Amino acid sequence: MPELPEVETVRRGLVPAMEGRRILAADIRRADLRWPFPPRMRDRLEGARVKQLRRRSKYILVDLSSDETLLIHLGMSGRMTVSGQAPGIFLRPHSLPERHDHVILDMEGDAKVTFNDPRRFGMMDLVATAGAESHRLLSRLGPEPLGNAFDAVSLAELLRGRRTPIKAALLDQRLVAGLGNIYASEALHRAGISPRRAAGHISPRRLAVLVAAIRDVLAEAIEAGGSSLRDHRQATGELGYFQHNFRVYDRAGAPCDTPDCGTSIARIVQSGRATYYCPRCQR
DNA sequence: ACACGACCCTGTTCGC
DNA sequence: TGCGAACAGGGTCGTG
Repeated sequence: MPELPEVETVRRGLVPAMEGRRILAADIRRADLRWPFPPRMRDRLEGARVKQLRRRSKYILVDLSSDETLLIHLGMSGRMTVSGQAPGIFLRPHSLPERHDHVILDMEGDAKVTFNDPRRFGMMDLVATAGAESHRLLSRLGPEPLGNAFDAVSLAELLRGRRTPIKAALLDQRLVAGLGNIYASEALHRAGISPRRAAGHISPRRLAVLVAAIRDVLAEAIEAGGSSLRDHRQATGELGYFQHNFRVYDRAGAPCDTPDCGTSIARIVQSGRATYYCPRCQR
């Protein structure tokens, strides 16, 4: 499900219920998701106070007073939602655990945080906060696309000589961290670049446009609470609404919205994943 | 180093 | 209507 905007939306929604509060109880309802949970996860969570919620790429990092960090990835179908009470927001009331509720955190202040993930491609791990960035899943990630380290010059350096299509390159988390299948297609349409173009054959000028397009589309999507297709919910349970602003994703056969274009949006498959683009606007 | 396919798992949608 | 195939926003790993 969740690309950077959805994960950031979830992180923001969890802040009122979690930051500054202790985890009173951790109900670990199975032994693994994609990978086994870390040893004694329940004991290591219970009693710890949440200091801060951070995000890196599509990962949520929960820094604890125990100097450990709970690392969370939502995979394709993961949700984290809050029930009960938290200051300033309306939440659904507590209910009995439902199918695929794998981890439930009882927070100080009568909020519960539930991790639900039908496909179980998500993950959770506990690591020392001091070394969290060097976790094997984080250490090779490229720059944050909304941060200062992401720019056209360094992107050009990474793409130089690459013959893979630019769409596939944008999904490579070592080049830029946090884009997924939706926003890769959307950013390329905004930049007027064909998803089929060889990554190493894009001019510096056009790469600058692409960098700006990536930043814009991600920022707008965060503002809209992410995109809700099937699984995504904000932590409050609300839907995101950026899917109404898609220009190409899942719009095969519909007319391109670019003024005076109207060309039928195409769907192709690259590296086994659907890509949507306008054959006229994107070259 | 790079590029591609298989795989992990369940739920929903599509085509016959 | 029923049923199997295809597909879905994630990432890792092994192969060539």
